[in-house]
Amino acid sequence: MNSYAQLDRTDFAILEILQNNALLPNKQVAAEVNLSPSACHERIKRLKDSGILKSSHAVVDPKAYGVGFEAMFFIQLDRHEALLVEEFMQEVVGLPEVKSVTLISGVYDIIAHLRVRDIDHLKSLAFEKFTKRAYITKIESSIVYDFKESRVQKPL
Amino acid sequence: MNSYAQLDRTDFAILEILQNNALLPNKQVAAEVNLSPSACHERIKRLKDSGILKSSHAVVDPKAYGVGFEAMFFIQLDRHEALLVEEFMQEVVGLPEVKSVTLISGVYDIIAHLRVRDIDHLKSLAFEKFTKRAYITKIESSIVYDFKESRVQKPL
DNA sequence: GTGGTGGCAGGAGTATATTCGGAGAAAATT
DNA sequence: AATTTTCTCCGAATATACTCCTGCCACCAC
Repeated sequence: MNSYAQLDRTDFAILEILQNNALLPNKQVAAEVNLSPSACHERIKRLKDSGILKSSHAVVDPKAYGVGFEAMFFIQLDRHEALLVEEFMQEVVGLPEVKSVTLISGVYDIIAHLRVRDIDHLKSLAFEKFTKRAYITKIESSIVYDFKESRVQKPL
Repeated sequence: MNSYAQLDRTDFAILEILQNNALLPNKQVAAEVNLSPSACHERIKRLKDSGILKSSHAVVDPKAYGVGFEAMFFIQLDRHEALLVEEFMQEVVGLPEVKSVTLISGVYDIIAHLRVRDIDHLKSLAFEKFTKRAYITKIESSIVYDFKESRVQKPL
């Protein structure tokens, strides 16, 4: 619940380790931060209970799912009602091709990051799942040549 | 190494479970896909060895790191030499504020997804870490109002 | 049929995770 | 300064999971 308990150097070290490798045995985590396994376990449990450690996810090779390349849609809407936008985003992020949806300020309203098999797939996605919606006024597509992601949050 | 061994329904079920929760004990995964723990363990090992299951990462609450909001930079470069771009992306994704960098086709060349403390932080990031570079001709900033991400790859 | 292969279940042994109680240090209170 | 409270740690005991091995069955090729 409350994310604002003060974290010390050891907590941040644990968080960094688990962001890099969620499967590292507690015993080894403990060794890396110079704690006994039980003390380390208590800290991790506390971090989970307080909501700071939210979840852990395995990453798979998209190729195993037939993903050929990634793309982005830059979308403009004609209305900006909060409810409509929220519903649209939730719906879209549920599509198997959608990796993320971002609502932003500026010329474009929404950016969708996509994973598709091929060009035909991208085309049908654009026309059948997106353009169809009345409140979308414009979609621009871009091909993703490269995507680098940092999976660990470092202190700012 | 080779990601192209054919996966059956059970493999995909395992992958989906672990993408949703990398920490689920093997025993429970096995129960969910109707396998014995040993058989399930063998499959997971095979998926790891073949490179399909790449890694697992814990997700933390950015607030614990003092993140106030997210933003995006839309960046234009004056040159597009592969080496320069690659170096730039690697350098940038190493910054603690950068969540991802995307190289795309279209008007903008690169999109950087950022996490910052506040406006001053965003400003100094833009001017000191980005604009300084000679080969960057233009940066547009957008504020991220909402970001939804799917952490499980579903069959296309 | 026969031999070979691959995936599965089950069990034994080992390693790890989890829980609990108590010790010790630091901070707060009197 | 002494006492109380709080907090975090460690170590031992228990529970649980992992790992490896064996044998079984089904499928395929010959």
